[in-house]
Amino acid sequence: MEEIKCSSAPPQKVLLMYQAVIEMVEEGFDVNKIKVSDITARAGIGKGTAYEYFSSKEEIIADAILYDVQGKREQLSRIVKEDGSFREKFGKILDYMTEVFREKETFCLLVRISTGSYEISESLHRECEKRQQDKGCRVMEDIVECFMRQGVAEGVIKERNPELQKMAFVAQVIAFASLLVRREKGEVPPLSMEQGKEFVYGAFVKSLN
Amino acid sequence: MEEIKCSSAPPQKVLLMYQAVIEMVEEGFDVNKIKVSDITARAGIGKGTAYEYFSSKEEIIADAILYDVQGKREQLSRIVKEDGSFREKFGKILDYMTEVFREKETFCLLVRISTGSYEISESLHRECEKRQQDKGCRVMEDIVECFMRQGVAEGVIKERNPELQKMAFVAQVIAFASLLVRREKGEVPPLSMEQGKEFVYGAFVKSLN
Amino acid sequence: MEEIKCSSAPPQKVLLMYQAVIEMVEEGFDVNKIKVSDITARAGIGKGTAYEYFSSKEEIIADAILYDVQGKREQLSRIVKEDGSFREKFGKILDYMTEVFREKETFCLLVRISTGSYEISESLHRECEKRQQDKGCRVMEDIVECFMRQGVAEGVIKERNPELQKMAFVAQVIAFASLLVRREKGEVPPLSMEQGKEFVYGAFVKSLN
Amino acid sequence: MEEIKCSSAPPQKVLLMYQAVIEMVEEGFDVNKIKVSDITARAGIGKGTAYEYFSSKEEIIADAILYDVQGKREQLSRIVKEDGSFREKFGKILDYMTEVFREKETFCLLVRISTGSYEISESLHRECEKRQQDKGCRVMEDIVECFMRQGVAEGVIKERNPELQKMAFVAQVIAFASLLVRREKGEVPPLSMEQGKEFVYGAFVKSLN
DNA sequence: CATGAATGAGATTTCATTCAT
DNA sequence: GATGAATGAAATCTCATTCAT
Repeated sequence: MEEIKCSSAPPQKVLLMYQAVIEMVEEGFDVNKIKVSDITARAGIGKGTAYEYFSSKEEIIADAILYDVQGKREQLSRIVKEDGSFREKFGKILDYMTEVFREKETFCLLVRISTGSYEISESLHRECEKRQQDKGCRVMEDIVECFMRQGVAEGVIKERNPELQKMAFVAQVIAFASLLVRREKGEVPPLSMEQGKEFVYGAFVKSLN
Repeated sequence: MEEIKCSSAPPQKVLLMYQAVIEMVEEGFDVNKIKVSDITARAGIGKGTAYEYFSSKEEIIADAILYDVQGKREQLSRIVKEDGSFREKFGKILDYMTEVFREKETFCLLVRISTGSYEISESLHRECEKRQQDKGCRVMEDIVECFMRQGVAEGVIKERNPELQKMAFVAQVIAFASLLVRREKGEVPPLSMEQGKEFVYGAFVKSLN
Repeated sequence: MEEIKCSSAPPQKVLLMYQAVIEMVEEGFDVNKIKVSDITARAGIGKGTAYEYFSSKEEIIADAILYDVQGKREQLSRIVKEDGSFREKFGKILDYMTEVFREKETFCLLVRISTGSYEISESLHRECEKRQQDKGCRVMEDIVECFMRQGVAEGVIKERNPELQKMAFVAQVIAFASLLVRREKGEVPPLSMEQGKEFVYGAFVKSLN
Repeated sequence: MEEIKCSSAPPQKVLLMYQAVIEMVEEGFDVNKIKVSDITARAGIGKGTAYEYFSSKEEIIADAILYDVQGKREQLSRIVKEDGSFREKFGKILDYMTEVFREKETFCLLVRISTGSYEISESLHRECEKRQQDKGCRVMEDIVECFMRQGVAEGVIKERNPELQKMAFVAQVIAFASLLVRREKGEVPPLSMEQGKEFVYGAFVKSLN
């Protein structure tokens, strides 16, 4: 009964490396400046060991980030599948973003990877794309679509075009993120978090009716 | 009385270097992998010359990008200040984005720098921040605020809180950008550009009423 | 009384490793670039196992090569000891060389090791030397001397100084080898193999009369 | 009037590097173990400088060896073109070999490269071949052919087939080399150098009549 | 001012060897 | 005995920066 999951968890040393990378990213290190020796030192393993599991530095980092993203996606998926009204879930999503956002950079990476933005080192980006295609992951899209169906079912939103739904969702999520970024940067906006959430939810619903 | 003109045109060699950097970025080079020698070679000047005008590679690239962003900001400013209705201007802004977007990466950089996103190499980022503070440039924010005032004046939008206005603006601009990105990536969405613009404008106005 | 058989057959795993090394050499691998893992993988054994039988990579390779050379020497010895005239045997030696030569590199190694040439990695070379001394093997020289005695006995050659005999033998063997090398390299010389053999035998006999 | 020679001498730093490589080879270093840092340290230049002139370590070494070989070829060419009888020149060639041979390894390399033997690291070998083709160098062959013509003209040798001539020449040169090698290795053969030369010349002439 | 040859710190990657299982 | 995961010393190569011309 050791391992039931089909995608068998990565070996322990790999997990240690993933963890090391994520930690550093969250601590605000420049992804493009992370050294293999940084990773292995933090993971408490030998430098050569990294190359037993990966064939290049870029691969290590890309895999680590995607592993992290994967986890966050699963959390979002859970939120969407749990019980609760459309509105409540929207609130929970924003809350999760807020929480995750504390781990500074990771969230940015999440957004960028999701929206396909390119500022990650080109080679690293390629690595990420490669892996994502492997998994055929429209996962994120599926989560959003599932969520939107509930909104329609509850009669909260009328618009049924999934493209427009997604645009609207992305729009408000990012709007909220921009609020978080500014808070993070110390530009305290004359706006409470609650107000922000309220506004964003309103805009979201209105834009789809 | 050393520097009266706050932005006296940079010397020609500097311009050549800016141009070189921007070209490379637009051609899809990885910003973090651009070499000093790439820049000077493209600019047709000696490698040492770069250090007559800048004190580090990061400085060159940051300045070049900001120079480019500056140009784009001015263009947006012009659009906002020209004659035309609120709606027309919003359309022009989206058109400009579409146009600029063809030069792939630059736009992304613009967005990221504007929204303060962090994936640019930390040191490069610091350079950018430094410069933006130097110029005290709330320029972008000013443009948006100016634009929103017209909306209020025309009675198209009611919401007067500038923070919410900006959030709403950012939200829809990014929503539209997400459409452009996907088109760029070849995922043809079942949605015409016109429809996209229409939807985005609608959402924008509704969210502020 | 520890070791009575001077060459008790090596254990099977060792033979597998020898075979792996020789194969690679014959396939044109660069001897100095053969990795322990290449050898053990080909031999179908664990990497650590190599160190149960040898104490360094150089030792493995040197032993393998010498094992191979040993085999070739035995074959030459057989040729020399079989029935047949001096002339016939000389012909058979050249034929054997031609045959062996198809396995490209090995022959070169043979020549080099025999003539004491040094281009093999210094450490590898030292290993070879050490082993050859161990076995006190003048074997090759013995073969040649034995062969030459027959020539003298048959009255085909007059020169009795063994040094000169060996020089003459080496000279013609190498001359013939140079022909083979060129054929191998695709420089088709306007000279049939038969002619080459004929010439070489003639030169050999004449030089010793 | 600075540089008249068509193939313009290599820059000074390159020469320093060539010299360093050759020195090391002559001192008996293992060619395959020479490090870039060994070369640059000996040449008294910075490590990075090596890569201003070459694009890989192999290139440096291959070029250095060929540069050296080139010099030796020129010397042989001079010997052949000077005044003197066929016999005298043959003697001078052997003398030159003897002299050069003191610089241990270089001579071996010379022989090997000339005869196309393969024990140099495969990649290094490829580099050598590449360069030799560039120069279209049958140079060595030309020298030998030129030399042989004199022998024919003097009536010392009759055989006119250039292939056979070359084989005979190679044969005796190598035979002599084998003598030198053994002397080098301390196996003092009961044979004076003079006797060796005498024998070799005799064999050479006889084999071509 | 302009240049580009020279530099060397530093990053990635390889692989022989060890050793716990 | 056999194994192969783990190791880290060592080697190659890059490139920002300097400085003599």
